Amino acid sequence: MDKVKVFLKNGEVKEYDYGVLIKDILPEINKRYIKEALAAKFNGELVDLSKKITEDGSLEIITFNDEEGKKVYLHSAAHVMAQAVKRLFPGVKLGIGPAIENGFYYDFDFPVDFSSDDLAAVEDEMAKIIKEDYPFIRRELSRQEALKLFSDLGEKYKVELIEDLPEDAVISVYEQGEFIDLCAGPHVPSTGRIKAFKLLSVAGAYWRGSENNPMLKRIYGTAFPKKSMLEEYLQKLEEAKKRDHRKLGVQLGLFSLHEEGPGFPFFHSKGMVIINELENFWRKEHKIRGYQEIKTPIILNRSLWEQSGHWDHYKENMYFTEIDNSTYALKPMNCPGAILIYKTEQRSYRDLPIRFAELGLVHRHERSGVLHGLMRVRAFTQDDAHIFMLPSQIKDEIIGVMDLVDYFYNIFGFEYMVELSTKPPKAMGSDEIWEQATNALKEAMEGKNMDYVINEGEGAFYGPKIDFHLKDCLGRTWQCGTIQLDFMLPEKFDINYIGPDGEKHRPVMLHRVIFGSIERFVGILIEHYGGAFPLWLAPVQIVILPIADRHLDYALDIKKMLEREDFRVEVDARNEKIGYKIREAEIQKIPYMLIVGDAEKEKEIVSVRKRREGDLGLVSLTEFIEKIKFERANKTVQ
RNA sequence: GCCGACGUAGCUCAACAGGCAGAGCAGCUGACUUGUAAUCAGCAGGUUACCGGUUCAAAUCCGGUCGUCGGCUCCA
Repeated sequence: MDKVKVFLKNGEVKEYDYGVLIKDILPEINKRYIKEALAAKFNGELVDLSKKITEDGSLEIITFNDEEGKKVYLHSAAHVMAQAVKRLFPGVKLGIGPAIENGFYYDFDFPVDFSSDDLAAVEDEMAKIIKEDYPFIRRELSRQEALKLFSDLGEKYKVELIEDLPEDAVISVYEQGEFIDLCAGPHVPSTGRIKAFKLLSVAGAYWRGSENNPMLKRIYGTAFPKKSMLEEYLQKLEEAKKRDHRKLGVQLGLFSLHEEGPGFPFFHSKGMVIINELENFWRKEHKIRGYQEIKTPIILNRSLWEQSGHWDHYKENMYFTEIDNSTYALKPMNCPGAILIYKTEQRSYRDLPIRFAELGLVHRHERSGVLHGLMRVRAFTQDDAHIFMLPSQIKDEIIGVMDLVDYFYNIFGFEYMVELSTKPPKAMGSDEIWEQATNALKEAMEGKNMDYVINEGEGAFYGPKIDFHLKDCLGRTWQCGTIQLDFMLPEKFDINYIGPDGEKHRPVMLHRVIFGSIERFVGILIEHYGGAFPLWLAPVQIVILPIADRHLDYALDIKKMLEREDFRVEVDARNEKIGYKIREAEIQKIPYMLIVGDAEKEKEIVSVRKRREGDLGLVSLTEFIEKIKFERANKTVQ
């Protein structure tokens, strides 16, 4: 009989009979794989453990510890859920059911109403299926067979999927007990391998992500090979929710949201401290980098929006008002205003690049279901800038902005993801001009060796863009910074500069934000720091806690001295025990507490307590001030 | 906008299956003069989101509106 050579990951080469099953050689590789192996990678291709080896090749065993193994596991759990749902709801039609980060979902078209109350029943049925321990059996079918199978089953969405598969695609189905599903695989060996799982939520989701398609019901869940891992994950979710900016924002008195203004946040004085610090920093850094600050009106005439293209492309997101019988709009973007300023003077090529920066308040009518605390609102301040430049300056200007984003985000200790979005279906301008702009962005990123993903067709209607995304407490990402090239608006507004040849030329325009929206950025910051802001941003930087009434004068003296150094200081003069005051200050996440009693007053020193760290001991006030001035100036993040 | 859930005091949450809406924290008043995460006592606080319906009786059941939460779509 023929033999096959198998190259293992540890460098060993083994020989087996032709057609040996991967699962049968697991014990020889490592005994722990008998229990832990979920799938395998043969010659780089993910396969089932039940696969026969019919050629020489490299073999790698996949477990839950591998990212791919985790996906196989979660996806298998999704199949178990689908089987349970089909048992409980005859006539349900299957959509798709992939693994996602930390879980899985499956989309269903239910013949009856389905609500989150029904999840428990599905979970119970899943438990049965797991106990029944059906093997996952793979079968490969021809296109005709597959089409017949799924149309006989009434699975119209699966039929649609098969029809859209490329000509040469291998079509496979997986069976477990009475359940059969179109699936590329691989899967874990049997349903019994799913040990700990939980269904988390049910949500609507359009079939294939399009509003024009029917809405299916999506059930989200997660699964782990150990109960303790599931519990740990759920615990972590709970912990993360405590960092939610909507919760912390109220607790710390930073902002509030009211029914009277959905999507229009109210900032309290402590929230304004953070905003003002961010803006002060922003102004300083932009001045250094050659930006000129401008301010343009919030309400502008309809004719401007017609000229800019917003009237045609953005109207459903805009608010309108009437002044003296003519229509005006609340600006959804700052660009047309900046262009009007550009046009107030004859510009020379020697003036370019011109960098107009504007903290501009924009209003956008967002659909009611998308509002989300400070992250998604209907009025927000963009830390905008519009750069007018020569075509030859494009690359350097893009790099300049990318450096600025990197400089800013590093100060806050953010890790960020970069995405490039290309021409959308509803766009202004020719394909050529889009390609030119898109390539400019690509070149700049590649020049900086930046990792990025491409979002086809996700660009703004006037140009392609680079987006910078940051994560919130639950790992959801939000677009913050963005760089958008624009060849359209200069055209529409017929802006120009005089070149060395004495002729008029068209400048290129670039829109960009660093924070993105100040509101969103504050939301991200709250979650990133869990409310414990670094000293330079903390609304109250120091609280002085006198032990008893007789120490109040001394506390007020210290307050004055710190205020002279421009620190934000409060004295907790309440008639309470020191432990109580400390607790309050800790909950308010105030960076420094100064405790003053008889000893401190007598020697003119302070007892320093640091947020979350505790007692730092006694120091002189001058020493303390030096230390915190340094910390503030360096924007130290703990 | 769509799917699902939710909305009770400033906050966190109770109130079996329709039968007088309750607690802790916060607030106010008083006592205590306090040493590194909650001192004690008292007082006050509500048109149960809003509108309508069913009922002898609605926080509770039904319908609608608004808002919020988790998603989808859309986006900074």
